[in-house]
Amino acid sequence: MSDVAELERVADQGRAPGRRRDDATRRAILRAAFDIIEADGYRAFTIEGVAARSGAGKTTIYRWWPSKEALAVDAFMSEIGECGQGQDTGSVIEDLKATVVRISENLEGKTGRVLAAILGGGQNDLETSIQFRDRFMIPRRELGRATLQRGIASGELRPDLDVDAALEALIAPIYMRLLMRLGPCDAAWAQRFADTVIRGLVAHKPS
Amino acid sequence: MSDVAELERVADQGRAPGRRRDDATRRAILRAAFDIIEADGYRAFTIEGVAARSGAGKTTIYRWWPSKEALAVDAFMSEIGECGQGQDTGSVIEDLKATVVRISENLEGKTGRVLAAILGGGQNDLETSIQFRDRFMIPRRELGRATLQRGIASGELRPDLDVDAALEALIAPIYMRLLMRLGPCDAAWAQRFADTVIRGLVAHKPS
Amino acid sequence: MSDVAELERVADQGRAPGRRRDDATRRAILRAAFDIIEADGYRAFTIEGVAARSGAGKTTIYRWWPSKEALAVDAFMSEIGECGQGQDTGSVIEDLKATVVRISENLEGKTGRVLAAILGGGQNDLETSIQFRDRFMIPRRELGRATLQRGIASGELRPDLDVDAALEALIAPIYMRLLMRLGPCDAAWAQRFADTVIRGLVAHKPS
Amino acid sequence: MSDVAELERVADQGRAPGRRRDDATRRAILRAAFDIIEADGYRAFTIEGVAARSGAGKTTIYRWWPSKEALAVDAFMSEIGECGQGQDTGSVIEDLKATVVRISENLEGKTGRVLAAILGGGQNDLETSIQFRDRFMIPRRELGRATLQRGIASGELRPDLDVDAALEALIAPIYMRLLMRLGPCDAAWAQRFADTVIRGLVAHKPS
DNA sequence: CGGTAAGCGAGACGGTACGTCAGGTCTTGGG
DNA sequence: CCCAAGACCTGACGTACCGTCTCGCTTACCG
Repeated sequence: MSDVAELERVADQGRAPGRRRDDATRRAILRAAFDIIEADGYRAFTIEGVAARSGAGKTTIYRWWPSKEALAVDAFMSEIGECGQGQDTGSVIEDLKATVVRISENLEGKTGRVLAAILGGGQNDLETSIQFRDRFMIPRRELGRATLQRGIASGELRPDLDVDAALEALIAPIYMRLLMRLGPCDAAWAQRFADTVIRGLVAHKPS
Repeated sequence: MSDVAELERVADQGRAPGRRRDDATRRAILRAAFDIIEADGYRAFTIEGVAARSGAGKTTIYRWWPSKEALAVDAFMSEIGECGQGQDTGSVIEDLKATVVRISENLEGKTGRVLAAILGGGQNDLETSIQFRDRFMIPRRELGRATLQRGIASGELRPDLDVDAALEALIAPIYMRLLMRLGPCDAAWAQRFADTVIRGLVAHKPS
Repeated sequence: MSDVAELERVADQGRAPGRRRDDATRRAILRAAFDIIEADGYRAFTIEGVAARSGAGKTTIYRWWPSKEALAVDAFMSEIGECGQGQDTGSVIEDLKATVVRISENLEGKTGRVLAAILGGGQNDLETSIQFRDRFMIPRRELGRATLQRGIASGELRPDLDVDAALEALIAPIYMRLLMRLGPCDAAWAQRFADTVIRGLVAHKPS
Repeated sequence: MSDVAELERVADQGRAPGRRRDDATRRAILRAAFDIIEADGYRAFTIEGVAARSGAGKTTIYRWWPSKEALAVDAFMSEIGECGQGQDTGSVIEDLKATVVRISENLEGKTGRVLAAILGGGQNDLETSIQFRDRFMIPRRELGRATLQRGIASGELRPDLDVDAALEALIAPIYMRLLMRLGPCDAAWAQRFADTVIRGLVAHKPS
């Protein structure tokens, strides 16, 4: 064996033999899963259905995803992509509002419907619920943490602010609204809502 | 036919003939449903299981509940009872905090687990989700509305407060925390969280 | 409860409640099973196929038959009916030949093909093999026993004849011929074969 | 190129280039196949199982055997070896009995169990059934043909004996007994059975 | 010695059927 | 008309093997 080949082998750290995973299949499965949830709801989301629509065998799905909930999370994640970055427009308050609006708008339409389905379906399966929380919700929620801290530092926000509580107050209602169909998550509502939380409920005596 | 029976019939104003619904069976079914969800999770909650545990026939369950989601909601509602009343201690702010704490504490333990299950399972079934929202969530949320309005009137709260947005900000995070297992819904957290929302995020210039 | 009703209940020996087995379904299943084996061979004989062709649910099949082999045996038995009776034409030797011919002819055509399939398939499943032997083969073989004994009594057959060995010698080659496709089981062959066994192989000195 | 190599090449008639079949692998596969059938029955005999036990890849098995039935036949044949020769002790009748006994004894134990499995399994696959018949059964059966003809010539056997029918009568019951588990194929039974067939069923008038 | 042609292991893939579970409907007999 | 029991058809579950298909590697010949 040549030195080069040996080096490669070592670099690959002894790559497993056998045929490699077919990425086209992987994508077809994720896409089919997303489409089914989106079109017909979580109840209609079955492994058999995904197999049929994607043209994959059931075995292949079970080989790569431990449960249909796990597949749902992956399908969702692969469709929405990265969560972007917080902004810095100079005004922390405006940045917070923009973040709330952005998240809300992101969940209107297909994405939101699928998210609600997963959120709910996840109750069947602890592990998935956790994955979803860690891979989707928390990263998104954390977007705001830096902004909040910047606001505290700059004096725009209360110095004694409980950042975690604030994050929950800003984000949870968006998901809840979606889940419980309490109304649309449009920009108008998001603006109003964010404003209410940021300003607080109490009245301030005129200085 | 005996006179007594005849009298009853007349009193019922021509009540339908045939055997009347057996209330013991009804209660056995609801209890079995609640217990199964509580003990083994929503996934293990099946009509067959409920029939077996309660000693009822499947037919009987289907006769009275249109779907298993509907049964779940009924089982939950019959277990938790009424939602109580808002209080009036003089301080609107203290009243709001007390309400948030009370709701949170209410959802710790069994009740919370079942609620989370239903909340999730409801995504399978629009009708149930709506029922649950209307029979459970909204009544509980509305508890606070009067308090908020009292606060506006008294000047403790901002005169321009968006009451709906405020209600959502105060309640949604409780459910979300439960659903996403973000942490315990204990009194300490509820206090901190309610305080954050009520006071708002912004700093106020010293007057 | 009236005495009459009580009497009936006792007579029924506490018959199980609930819907009774649907005999039309039972027959449809057996017929479908037979037809599939006959038309496409044992390999094509699947529970799913039988369910589909008969219009029954798989569950129903599994409720009543422990394995597909058991179903095959039942299907076969229900199609061929009773095995008839031995004859008595005066000549024991003619009676024996007639029996061999009759069994052979019986196994030509559909029935034989299905039988061969079951005989073979039965190797997968001990219990079925036993059932088939006891319900089909042995009864048929025993048809000849009385004839043989009659022959011994009348002096037509050897007084020291081993009846069991004789029965096997007369019957086994029929099945083997079928199973191994050694040639047709027609009347001509059966005649020749029966004659050979009955007369034996050895030469007899002219008396 | 050396003359010797050239000679070999010519002898091989232009043997194909490339790596040659690995005989150790071939033997490992046959052995694994036999062992699995023997240990766990035909039902447990799967290509995947053979591959796993033998350490071979499935591809390799499919490259050399067209079906699992073909593999089973090969495995069986390679395990039992040649079928030996008929004997000539002077008495044709004793020779025939000896042959029946020998075949019977040969099929007791492992070998018989595997044979029964193949016999049965072969019903799935016409080709295999034929191969098995031609490679195993017929050669063994033909062992007796010469003996029978010798007997006819010597006058020990009937001059008008139907040799084919006699062969079937002598051999088929052995296999049938094995297949249908009608009883052991031991020497005692074989003796009794062979004797019955050879002497025939009919009584002979004292000369 | 270097190229080309197998053989070989591992293992992914699209399928078919398995045997089970639950869903929702029905039939039966009894209250 | 209610009820328990339980048979029934349907559809999805998750698993086992099927037979095919890459892969990367190992022989072995042949120019």
